[in-house]
Amino acid sequence: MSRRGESVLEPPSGSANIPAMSDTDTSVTRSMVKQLLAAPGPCPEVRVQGWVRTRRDTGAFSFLEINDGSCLANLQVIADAVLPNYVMEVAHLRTGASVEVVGELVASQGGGQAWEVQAREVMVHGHAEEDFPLQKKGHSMEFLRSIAHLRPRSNLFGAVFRVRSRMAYAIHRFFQERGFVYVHTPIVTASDCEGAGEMFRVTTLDGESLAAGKDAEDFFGKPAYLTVSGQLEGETFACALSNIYTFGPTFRAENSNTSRHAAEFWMIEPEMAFCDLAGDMDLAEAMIKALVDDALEHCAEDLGFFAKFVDKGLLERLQFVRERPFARVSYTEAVEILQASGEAFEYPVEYGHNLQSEHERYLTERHFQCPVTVFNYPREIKPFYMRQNDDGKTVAAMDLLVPGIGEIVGGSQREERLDRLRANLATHGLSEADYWWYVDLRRYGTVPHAGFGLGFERLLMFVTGVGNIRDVIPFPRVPGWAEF
RNA sequence: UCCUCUGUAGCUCAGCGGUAGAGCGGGUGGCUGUUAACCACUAGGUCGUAGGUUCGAAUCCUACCGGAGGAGCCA
Repeated sequence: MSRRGESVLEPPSGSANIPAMSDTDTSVTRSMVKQLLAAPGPCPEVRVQGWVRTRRDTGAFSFLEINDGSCLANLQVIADAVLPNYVMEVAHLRTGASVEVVGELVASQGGGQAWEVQAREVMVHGHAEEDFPLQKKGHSMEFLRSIAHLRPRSNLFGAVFRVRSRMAYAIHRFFQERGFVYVHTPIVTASDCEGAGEMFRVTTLDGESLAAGKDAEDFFGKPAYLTVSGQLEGETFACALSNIYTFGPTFRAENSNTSRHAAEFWMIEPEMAFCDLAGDMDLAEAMIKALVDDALEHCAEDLGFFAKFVDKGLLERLQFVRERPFARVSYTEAVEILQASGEAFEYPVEYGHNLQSEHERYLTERHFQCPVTVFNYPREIKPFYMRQNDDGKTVAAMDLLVPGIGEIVGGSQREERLDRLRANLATHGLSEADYWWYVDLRRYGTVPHAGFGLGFERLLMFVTGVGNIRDVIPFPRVPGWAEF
């Protein structure tokens, strides 16, 4: 009989302090399903805690499939009819119930799984009422969205959110290993003209005072908003710590109703001092490759599930991205390629206009058939902070396009020359007084610097093949929907 | 915000002018090892809402509400 800490199974770090919850048997610590399924050999006593995915009865006993979120696969438990609570409890377990099982880990007699647990005790923590909405099959993504509090218990969403967690970790690892400093830029900002989109106002004023424009009486003494980008604040830290990155929530009040937009999303924004556009593009491409590589290595089971049920070509595409070089073309070249393509685009391709979704997709999916970085855009279609090139026509901007998603990274070298920045502010109709601290960076030891923004959810869509941003964020916020 | 499609049982959908259907899920019973188990029986719906056309509307028309896809904007 094994005792606490003597299991042949290595307990997960930290689990030794989790108290056993059984009334009658406290001699063995909890194992996660993932550990048990990878067990090197049988084990006389294990403890599992999780949720019932399905129950099948065969006369003398029941099969219970238990999932605890540690991995995609379930653990099969054999619950014999001689168990004291079999008739009253075990035989009535439905999908969704929470249980704790103590028993013996043995080689499975059936096919389909290497190991199973012969239960000595099945403790029911909570039955699932008979209207538990998750079934063993056949749910639409739309329905699952309406039960966002339960959907993490489905195979697909368990996999999505394990990958989300891993990718967040991989992003921090990527930057930390390269000496980047993680900066927490503010979520509430008083600069009302960051220029990246419509903003949510944050206020303590009542409706009347708000309508009367009594901004001076507001909490911050002037209008405040939720951030649409940490870039400007990020630049101040890059101009001190050299290489920094942010990773936090971002808010846009745009009335966007698409599968690629959310009102609240997470963004990663690195910023590098003493760096030009080429270095910026190098970093963006290295990051995408590193993240894809990490997912392939550490999320293989979950990616396999996506490849089977969500996106048949997923693994092929990810391996391609990991192994092949990315294409890189100037905006001018991209326009020429599109004009020479002979494609009948809905919107005409014309120098000086933004590339439309259909143009971006043609470049990455048809022409190059790999991720493409497009750089040096006409200055007229880009924001004030981007650095003007010597040709007088373009700015040092870049967009990284990937198949299936389109733009996943947008970045630029920043205008570090004081006179040019002032001129840009004027051209864009922005007041220098509102950006006094941003302009100051150019007065006190200015340096060439560059950075980009990566939409975390768009990265997840790319890595998982999931087609809607609402399905890669735990509780999506979109126009008209803030449930949960 | 615009365009298109869509809203029938808990879920996925069929029915498209003549008294509401299936599969799954739920309940009951059966089955010595199942794998979205299987077999039998059974409960369950004022057909998104409000008007209109008609002898008669889930079905046709209008408006509104919800959902999806595409576009714009972007990450």
